[in-house]
Amino acid sequence: MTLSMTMTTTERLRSLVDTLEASELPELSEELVCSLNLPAGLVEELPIAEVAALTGVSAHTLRYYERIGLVDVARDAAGRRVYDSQALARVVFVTRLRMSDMSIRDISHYIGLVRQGSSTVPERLAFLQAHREAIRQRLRDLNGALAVIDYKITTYGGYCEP
Amino acid sequence: MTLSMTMTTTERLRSLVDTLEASELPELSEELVCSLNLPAGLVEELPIAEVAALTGVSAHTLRYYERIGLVDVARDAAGRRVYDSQALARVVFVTRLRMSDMSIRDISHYIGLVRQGSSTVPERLAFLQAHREAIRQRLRDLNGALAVIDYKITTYGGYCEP
DNA sequence: CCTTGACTTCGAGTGCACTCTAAGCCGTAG
DNA sequence: CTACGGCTTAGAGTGCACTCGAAGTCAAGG
Repeated sequence: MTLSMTMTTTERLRSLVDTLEASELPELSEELVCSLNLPAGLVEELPIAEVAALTGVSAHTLRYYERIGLVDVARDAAGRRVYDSQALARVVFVTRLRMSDMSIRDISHYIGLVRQGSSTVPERLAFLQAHREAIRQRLRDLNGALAVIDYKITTYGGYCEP
Repeated sequence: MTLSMTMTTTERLRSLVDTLEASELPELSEELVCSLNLPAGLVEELPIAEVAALTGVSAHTLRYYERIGLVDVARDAAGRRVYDSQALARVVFVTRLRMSDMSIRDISHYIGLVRQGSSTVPERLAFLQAHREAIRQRLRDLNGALAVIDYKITTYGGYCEP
């Protein structure tokens, strides 16, 4: 598997997942997940445009995420945003949570726990586990909808009303 | 598997899917899908409150769906809505499409095709097939997000920032 | 007869997650 | 020097999918 430098992290995740079994719990090596989070060779400071290109999140949305407190971003001498590897990792993690339908409100809550330090680790863990269950329920629902649509396609050919 | 009369169709679908293999294409018998669409014994006319209870869609939302043209509903002598089995089936189908993240705009388009009659069958079929692909992509993305979150849970225990 | 409660309509309001605008600053290429 | 493109800010605007409110109608129960 090659994870090109020109892909967004979402595309990288897709190409990664495409190579895995369709089981609900694909195994990811630490190496793979790390390469997903922080593409090798891009560990230094990045301007907003590069973060946007890398993550597939628009510059507008990146500023929005910072404004509502999801990411802390430093500035250069001219006042422009400079994303270090930690900020980039945060953006990627937030997009991963968004992709799994976690609301901005819940992500803010989680980030708030992170800010409070390691005393909140148990709560964070419980939070992620609860979200994991929500994802699994969503997967079941989606599979059900897919089955019904597949059934409609194969049996009715789109003909039978409704 | 028992599909109780007191469950919403979404709950019915879930209990149905829970009994199936976790493969992406569970097989559904015609009998099962039909029982899902139209619970036996409820083939006659229903007031809005019963449709709401049966489908899990609020009366407000049912009126909204009618207003934007997703469902046609007859009235009784007093002007109250009367859902026949066809209207109920339409509501259920719409909720199924909504559950699979199809936008209201796209559902309206599909219903528009249905209204135009059988000449649009090929287009409807293509539409459903395209949507099927969107669902499958969504399933892959969701699985990827699940994998990353699982990885975070098991490896970092919620501790490692971010 | 009168009240109750479920229904009706129309239009306005809500919450979410962006998404864009406008006005202005800064560093480099020509 | 100047024009340009990309960045900055605060705040307003957008689109979606509901969701609710207000005012009124109607049938059944006490």
